[in-house]
Amino acid sequence: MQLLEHLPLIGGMDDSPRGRVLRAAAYLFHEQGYARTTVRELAQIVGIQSGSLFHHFKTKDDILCAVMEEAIIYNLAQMKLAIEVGQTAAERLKGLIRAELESINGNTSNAMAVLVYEWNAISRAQQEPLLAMRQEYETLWLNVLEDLKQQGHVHHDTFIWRRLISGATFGTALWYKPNGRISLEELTEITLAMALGQ
Amino acid sequence: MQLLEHLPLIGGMDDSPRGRVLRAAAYLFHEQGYARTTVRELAQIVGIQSGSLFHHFKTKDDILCAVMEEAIIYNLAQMKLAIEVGQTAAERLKGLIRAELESINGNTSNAMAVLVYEWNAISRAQQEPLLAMRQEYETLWLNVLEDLKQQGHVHHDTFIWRRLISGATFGTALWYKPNGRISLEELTEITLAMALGQ
Amino acid sequence: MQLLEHLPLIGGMDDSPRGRVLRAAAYLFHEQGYARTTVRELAQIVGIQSGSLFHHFKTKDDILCAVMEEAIIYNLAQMKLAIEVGQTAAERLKGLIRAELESINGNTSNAMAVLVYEWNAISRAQQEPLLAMRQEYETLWLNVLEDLKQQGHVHHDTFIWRRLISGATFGTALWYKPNGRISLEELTEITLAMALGQ
Amino acid sequence: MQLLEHLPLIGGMDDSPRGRVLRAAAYLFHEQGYARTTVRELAQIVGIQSGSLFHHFKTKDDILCAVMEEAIIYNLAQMKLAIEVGQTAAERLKGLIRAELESINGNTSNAMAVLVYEWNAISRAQQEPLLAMRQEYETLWLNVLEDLKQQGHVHHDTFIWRRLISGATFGTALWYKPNGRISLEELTEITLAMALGQ
DNA sequence: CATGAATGAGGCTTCATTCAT
DNA sequence: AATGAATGAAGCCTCATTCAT
Repeated sequence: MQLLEHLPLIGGMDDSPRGRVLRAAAYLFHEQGYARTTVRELAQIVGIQSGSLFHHFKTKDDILCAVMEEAIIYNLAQMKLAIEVGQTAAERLKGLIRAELESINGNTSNAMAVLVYEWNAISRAQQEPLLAMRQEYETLWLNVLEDLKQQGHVHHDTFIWRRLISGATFGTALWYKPNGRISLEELTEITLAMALGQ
Repeated sequence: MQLLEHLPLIGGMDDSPRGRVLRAAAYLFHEQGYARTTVRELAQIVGIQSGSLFHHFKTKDDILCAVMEEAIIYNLAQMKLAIEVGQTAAERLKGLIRAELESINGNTSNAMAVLVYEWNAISRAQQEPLLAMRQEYETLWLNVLEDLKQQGHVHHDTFIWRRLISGATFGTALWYKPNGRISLEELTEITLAMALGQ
Repeated sequence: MQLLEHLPLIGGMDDSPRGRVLRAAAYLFHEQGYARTTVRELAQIVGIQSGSLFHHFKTKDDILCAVMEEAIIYNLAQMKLAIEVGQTAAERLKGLIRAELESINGNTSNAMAVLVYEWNAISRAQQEPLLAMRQEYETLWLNVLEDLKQQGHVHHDTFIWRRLISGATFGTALWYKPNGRISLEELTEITLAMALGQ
Repeated sequence: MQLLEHLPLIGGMDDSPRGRVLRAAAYLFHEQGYARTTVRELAQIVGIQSGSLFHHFKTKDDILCAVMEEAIIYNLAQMKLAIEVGQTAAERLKGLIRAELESINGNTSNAMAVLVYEWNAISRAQQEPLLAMRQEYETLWLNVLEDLKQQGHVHHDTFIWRRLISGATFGTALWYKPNGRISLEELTEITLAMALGQ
């Protein structure tokens, strides 16, 4: 199956057997849902036998967790980078929006969608380490929004405001087409306008 | 199981056997996911045997579709009501936002979440009639946003703008607590501010 | 498969579906070992589909436990009966030996063999209730042997003596043929002689 | 894993790779059962990779057979030694009992238990050579018992009598603790008393 | 309409064995 | 000899659906 070749290489998902499994898993879990994807399908796309999957991961569940972990680790790194680069608070906000939109619609789109849609498929214990990273991730946003609020560019509760922006950006997964009518840069601009009340 | 008593009665989900199944299904499909919910669990909450479910619905799939249909029919009606009541475009927008937030966080919250999260679990053929209703639903929004754009209150592509607002409102399902720190009215106000660029 | 018809009906293993499963399980688990017996084989002998087994027992393990439980419950009852009937200590000893030999070589032979051979296949928690019954069972023996010791017919530590007798009787499972050269009555006599040092 | 160091070196099981595998196998097959022991576990205790086991033995089955063979060869030798040393029939009987108890509870205990418990796990063809040795082994016993019968110390069918004694000695595997309340010498005395009807 | 035992396809996982390195 | 990734058959178990009562 050559489909695997077209699946994006992201973050920690290199071309090792493990990485190939994760790429395929992100794709299938997003496309069909975790529960509706069989380990045999997954193995077939990777080009191995289903039993071989279990040399790399102990259970199907572990594969799901690994996908989510890769997604969040990679994107947290992107978020930090955006913060470092921006000179002003507004620039940093734009950087965060841009990075988040890219996470959601770029190479990590499958993994990010899995992270959101299949969140309830993993146990509380498995959620915990991911929640810790998410906490860090969200703190970056809140800090920037607080700065902007003090500068008079944001007028509402920053937690609520962030959640609304977050909904707007994550929602793009449901409709935005990377090669469609509007570029990711334009989408970033519009979202930034909404976030800054323009 | 007395849990069923606490599940909200909405729209077409009356206290008939069929309505009771749909209420329980909306709850379970949201809480656990469609695939992870067994018909036995569902039957148990309804208080019947699993075999009896199939006197009311031909397949488990049909139950899912019915839940989605109830959700969308009811909410389309709410949306139309909001439009009729509003005197100005801004009022109509607020009405739509308020109605959408209520759909997502009120009595129909389970069914709405199922509609979003389990969309891919139903076949293309089953999606079609729901898509038609959604089309109508979205047209209401676009008309209002077009009016606001002509009045100079919206400055961007209305389709994109609506999708961002939609993300923001639907995203509330993931964090908003009906009896929490902020009321639905306040949430409506803040969302409206974001939609109008304030 | 008509084999099932030839398997003995014992104690609680009536002709209900559950009883039929237990009879077949005792037979197969003894003949082939628990681990080497598949649920499909078992189902085939019972005359049902493998999935149907799990309406009667939650796991394959539970079937094993149930077989063991039936064996021990039934045989404890037999042992008590033997005690009640015997007038003298020597008669009671003979009754116990006879009952034990019948347990091991009669209708419950499969279940008894499973109890001994597959003991380690069940968890500590599953062993516990069975151990309690075994305790009661062994106390019956020790009481009789103590009586005999006081009467001067047994000259050694009764616990050790019982264990040696137990080995001798349980060991018959490996060689005694119910319809062979020597009857169960004769075997009882010889074993009694050994137990009384004659 | 240093556990291997504590496992007894017996008969042909020297410290060669082959011997190390057999020692570990006897231990694990006894402790967990043959079917429940994986080659991976076995390899881990030996300190090699599972694939490497198959340089020493063609199949897992072969390992089981080799364990059994070592046990029976070694113990046959012990039995012969006991016969040679004993001056009278009673002394020879005591020697046999002592040797058998040592086989069952001493260094070869694991292998002996495997021989008994896993007998049905090997094929008829694999049993055959072992049965021949067992035949020889049992003949030693029967000869001694015949002598004792002619001397008036045994009053029953010697085959049956031997089987009962065999049950008593092999049964010790289930309860006797080498460092417990009673020594192997004392156990030998009591068993001899039972065998001689005292 | 309701029941609930039975179905049987299909899911995840295990594991002895192989083989290129 | 040793490795360890890969195999693939086979195992246990689940569950939507059916149907005789």
